[in-house]
Amino acid sequence: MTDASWDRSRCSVAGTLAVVGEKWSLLVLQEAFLGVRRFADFQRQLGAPKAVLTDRLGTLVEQDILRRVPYQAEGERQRHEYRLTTKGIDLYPTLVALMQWGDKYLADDVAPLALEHRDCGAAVHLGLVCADGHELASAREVRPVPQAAEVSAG
Amino acid sequence: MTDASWDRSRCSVAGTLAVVGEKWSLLVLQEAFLGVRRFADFQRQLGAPKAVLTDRLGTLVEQDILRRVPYQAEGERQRHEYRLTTKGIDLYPTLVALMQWGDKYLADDVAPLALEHRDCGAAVHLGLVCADGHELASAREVRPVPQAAEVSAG
DNA sequence: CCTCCTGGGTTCGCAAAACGAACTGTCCTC
DNA sequence: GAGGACAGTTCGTTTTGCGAACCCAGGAGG
Repeated sequence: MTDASWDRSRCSVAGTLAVVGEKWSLLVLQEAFLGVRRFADFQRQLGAPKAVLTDRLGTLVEQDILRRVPYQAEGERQRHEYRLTTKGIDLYPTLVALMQWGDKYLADDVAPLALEHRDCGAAVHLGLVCADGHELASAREVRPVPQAAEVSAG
Repeated sequence: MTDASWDRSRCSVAGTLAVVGEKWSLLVLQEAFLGVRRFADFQRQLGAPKAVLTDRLGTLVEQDILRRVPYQAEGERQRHEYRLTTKGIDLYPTLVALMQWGDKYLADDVAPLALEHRDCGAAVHLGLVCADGHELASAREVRPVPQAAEVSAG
């Protein structure tokens, strides 16, 4: 009856959420995108318990989403900071998607944060685009097509 | 030093995660997008504890992301099913974003689920587009611009 | 009528996370 | 060598998630 019959065990959404779906993970990443790099700054901005933050940063580093980079500011001792890897940067659309939904349905007045194209200054948004270049107006224009898992003859 | 100085209390990402960021919420929605409508089917597909599922469906209905719709199959008593509202459908990009990241970094061989444009059959993906029509290759081309909160004279 | 079955839950006891406050250790400045 | 970030760790409490068991309504079957 429904199109719901495919192998969920390999589901990418579930997989991604297993990596970044814990509390604070995505918020940590958002801060990273906004330029936050140091433990204390994450802690201040988010107000998350330190123990949780330690854990989240740890798994993000483990997952190669953040990198721990040593650095030394002048006249200060060596510290390390957390920086996005390419794998981490590729999570940007997820954050933008969450942001746009919030802007549309939760914002009181105006969106608290705008995104603009660095080159041309125009507003940036996230959209569904097909390979022929059409931008789709809604999820209703998308057809999900389950792919067969690679069926290797055991 | 960083561009991290703006009012986080109204942050749309945090707001959205407060609504759909609990465990299972986004997975429930994914199932909904795949056509699942009934409690038992959600439960079977996800394997989530019933109590949690009851709670998640409840909040999603409360938040007007799902609607509880009564219906009656022939020869059966009246039941109700859960259907996406427009507000719920607008969360689709979030799921696609998670899916694409998982497809890229977690999939063993091929993505388990492909998306195609219902009209032209071409593959659909999620991309950052600016108002001038450029598609951006990376988050690095985006500049976040904090908007002042509406400062109404008390 | 009584019983079984299914769908859609609720209740309950246990386990895992999250929380916040306090404590640790290191290096730097004063 | 006192004080102060910074970057955590430890610990006791609260919240959340989990799974199994139980409950209720409405057919179907006998």
